[in-house]
Amino acid sequence: MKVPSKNTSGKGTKRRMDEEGLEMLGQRIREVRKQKNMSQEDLADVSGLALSQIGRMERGEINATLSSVFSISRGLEIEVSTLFTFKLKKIN
Amino acid sequence: MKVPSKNTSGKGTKRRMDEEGLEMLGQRIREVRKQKNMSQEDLADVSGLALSQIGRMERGEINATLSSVFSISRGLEIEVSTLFTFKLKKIN
DNA sequence: AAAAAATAAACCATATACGCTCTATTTTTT
DNA sequence: AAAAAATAGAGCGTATATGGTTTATTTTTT
Repeated sequence: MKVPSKNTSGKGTKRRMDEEGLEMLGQRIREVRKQKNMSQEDLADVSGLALSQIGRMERGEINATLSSVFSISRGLEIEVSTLFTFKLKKIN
Repeated sequence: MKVPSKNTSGKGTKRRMDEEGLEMLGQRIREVRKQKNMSQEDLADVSGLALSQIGRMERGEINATLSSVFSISRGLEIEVSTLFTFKLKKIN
């Protein structure tokens, strides 16, 4: 088991973003979307997500939730794993 | 393009959780973790996530962010796609 | 069966995801 | 080169993810 060790600097802090992964996923989404000749708006429609959200995800600027990824997977009619066909480096 | 069509019922509403996907991912994480003979606390340590978070994810009760998944992937030393080796049904 | 370890269950506070809307840029089509 | 379509960018409000902590319950070990 573990020794808790108190946390001085406030509660519920620190939430890091995995920039590498977010960026790679964004590229991957864009890639598949274009292969299917869809616009961001098309993807927004079929996935049920907001257009703004699609853009932010493709640009890798937000730490999206799993449900958003599942929605895109369903919208693009591909398996989820297909969106994660990239390797994360050791960094982080 | 699209015709906007106003939104009466307040702003920034509706955020659906994909229970099916979240649950399957949770099972998958638990499965791999056990294969490696790790406790939730071990995983929390190597991934840098809070123990409470590991539990919530395995139980599929929260809509976690991508970064959390990447952290787990790194912690378990497996590729991200390995965590998504399941198929989503048509529902949703 | 007792003790120890692991997992679950509640909280709270803070940061941020997401939907919406409008405007600016960039890219594509005619 | 205009016009049209697509993408980017910014801002706001509400919902919720996450870390931290404490307590309860379940599972495993001795």
